[in-house]
Amino acid sequence: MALNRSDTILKHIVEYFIKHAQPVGSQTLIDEYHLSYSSATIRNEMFALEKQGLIEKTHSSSGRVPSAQGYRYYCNHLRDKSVDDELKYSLQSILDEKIHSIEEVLKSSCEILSQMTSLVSVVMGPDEKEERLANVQLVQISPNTITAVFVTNRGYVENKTFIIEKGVNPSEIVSCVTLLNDRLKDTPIYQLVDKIKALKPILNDYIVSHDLVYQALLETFLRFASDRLSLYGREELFNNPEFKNDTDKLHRMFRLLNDNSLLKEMEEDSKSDSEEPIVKIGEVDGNPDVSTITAKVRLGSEGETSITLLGPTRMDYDKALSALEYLTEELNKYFAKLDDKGGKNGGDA
Amino acid sequence: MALNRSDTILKHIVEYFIKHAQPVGSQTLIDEYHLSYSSATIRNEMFALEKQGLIEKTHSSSGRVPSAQGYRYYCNHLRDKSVDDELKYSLQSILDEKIHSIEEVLKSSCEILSQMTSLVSVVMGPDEKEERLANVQLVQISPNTITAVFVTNRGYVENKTFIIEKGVNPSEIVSCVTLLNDRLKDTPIYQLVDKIKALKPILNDYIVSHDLVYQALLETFLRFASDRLSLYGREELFNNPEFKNDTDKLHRMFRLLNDNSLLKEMEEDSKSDSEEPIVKIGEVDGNPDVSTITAKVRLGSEGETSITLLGPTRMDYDKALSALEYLTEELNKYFAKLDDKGGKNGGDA
DNA sequence: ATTAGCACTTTGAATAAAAGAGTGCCAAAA
DNA sequence: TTTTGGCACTCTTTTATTCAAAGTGCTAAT
Repeated sequence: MALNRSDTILKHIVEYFIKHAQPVGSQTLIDEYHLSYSSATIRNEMFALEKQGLIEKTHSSSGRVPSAQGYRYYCNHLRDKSVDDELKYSLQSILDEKIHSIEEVLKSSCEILSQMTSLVSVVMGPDEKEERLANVQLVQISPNTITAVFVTNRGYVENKTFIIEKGVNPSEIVSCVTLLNDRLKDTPIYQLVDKIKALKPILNDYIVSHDLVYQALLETFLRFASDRLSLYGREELFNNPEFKNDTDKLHRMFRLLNDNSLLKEMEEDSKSDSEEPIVKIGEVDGNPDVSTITAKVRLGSEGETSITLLGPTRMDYDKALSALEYLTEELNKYFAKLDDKGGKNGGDA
Repeated sequence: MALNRSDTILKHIVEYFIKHAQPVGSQTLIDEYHLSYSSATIRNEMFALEKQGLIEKTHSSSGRVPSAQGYRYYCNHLRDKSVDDELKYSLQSILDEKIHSIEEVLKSSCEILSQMTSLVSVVMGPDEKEERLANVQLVQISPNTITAVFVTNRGYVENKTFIIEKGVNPSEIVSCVTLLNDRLKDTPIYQLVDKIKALKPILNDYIVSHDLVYQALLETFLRFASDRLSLYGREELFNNPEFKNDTDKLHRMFRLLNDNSLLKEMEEDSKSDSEEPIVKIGEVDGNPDVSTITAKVRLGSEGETSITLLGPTRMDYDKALSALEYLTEELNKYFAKLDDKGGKNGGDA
């Protein structure tokens, strides 16, 4: 796809800035990319690009910097879509290992992704409607301590250890486990809180410390429903040049990652039904310094989730987008194939 | 305890530097602490302190900075041992909640500790000899997926999801779980790898996908034995002034936290039988910029573990030491009391 | 034993000057 | 009409220089 001159120049500006985090001037562009136009011509084009709002100056005689709009145009029309071979190999070596759970595959994938892009990877917790409780266990680990273990149909394990005042009869525990599995198995996690509340009065027929058990279960189920996203590669952010002499900026970025409003926004994106990745540039939670790329992953019969790459506005969109597209596509294939192998008797969910 | 003049001055130097991260001169000392000696007197004392190796100059006419040795002297003889009330309240409110596991109590404690000191908290994984497997479960979460869940006597839960090629008969799983619990229950975690290896030939009498099950168990047990320390409050490091204009330094610090040789060294400390905290100043893994304070915590009948505070050499040793001492003492009492309540039939471990 | 006083050192902040990198515009060349 | 060389202008960055602060160590007086 041969680009016209204007697009070529814009592409170079964006790529130079992404690489060096430094405003770009006409002469630099020629030197760096061996362009055959004169610097005056480039300046004229730049002038036009600025009029279109695609690039900006940092001061009256500075070089140009891509605007948010410029980045968007770059992502949609100019980027190379080149997938790094390293990613292919790394990912393949994960997927070849057959014994990993969904969680583990996603985790390893994100670690690669982060390492390659110097961005943070975020995996959304699965949609509450898709995930169900598969099993409850109560394990007595000492005379007065019980650990409750909850496994979902997706292999996610949550646990809660609690202390009971009196010694407990092992048979009580067994019958209590039976009760809980009977009543709670296959319950979508968002309904768990209500179900356990309803179960409260019955519980005391089964176990002496019913109140403590109830409280522990309730607390865990509350935690279940929130709190379900995982961040990987936080420290990769250190490798981005905008933070080299600005620890405060980096600190703000780290704090953002603990910030709920940001995460809520990402959750929105993850629920979109777009097949393409959703790219948000300088508009994440009203923060002009942050961009995100969110893509869906289909987990075969286990519903779907999403992976988000998050980093400074000056991120390598081509690399990040290409990597994420490639990765999600491969994961989609992988999980679909798993299902086929699994047996045709269909999921229990 | 009335200090002599020399000690008073040293104390002020250390405290000033800890607070401002700035070399201290004789006049500053007078201004800041309203000392009644003349600046010349202080200079003479400083000269002596420098001869003793307790303080240093950064250049020929600069103020003084504590040396590693100076910090050590400060910790041993000069610090106030003042415990912040806030810590007392925060800790109490955690310990009043009765339904927390050991892991959770340690976690919350460390979060407070880190927040108060701007240091990273590290909880050592429990001594391998003390921790035993309490229960194994295999939960079939889909026709071709099984999640194995392992609970230790300390309430630590490890899990592993793996994919089996063929549909599995539920009764196979049940008998397999029985086998595993029979053979592995109460096994110290460091012996698990050997035990499962020994079990390998028997396994195939119990379950069709014996090879996959074996591999999943083996992998998990290997992970069990390493990997058992938890870091809290990493991001508190941002609040230390030495990193304000030096992102690289901070990055190095973060990298250190992922570094095995450092962690090995901390593990050494955690195994010391000193009742006092172990303070390492500018000698952690050969790094002059890092200090650690390690203290033991007795977990009642569950053996013991240790908490380490880690941060820049210029840390607030008084605050950190006092907080850690107070905290470990309270935790010791708390866990001892738990045991008493627990029932006198003794632990199963 | 202390301290006032002083000469000396080093850093850091402020200022000024020079160098660089860049722009926009105009008139000439293609 | 499009492209380009040339040039005046702008703003930032670098370098140099100066100057004030903060500090020390030493000596002589208290």
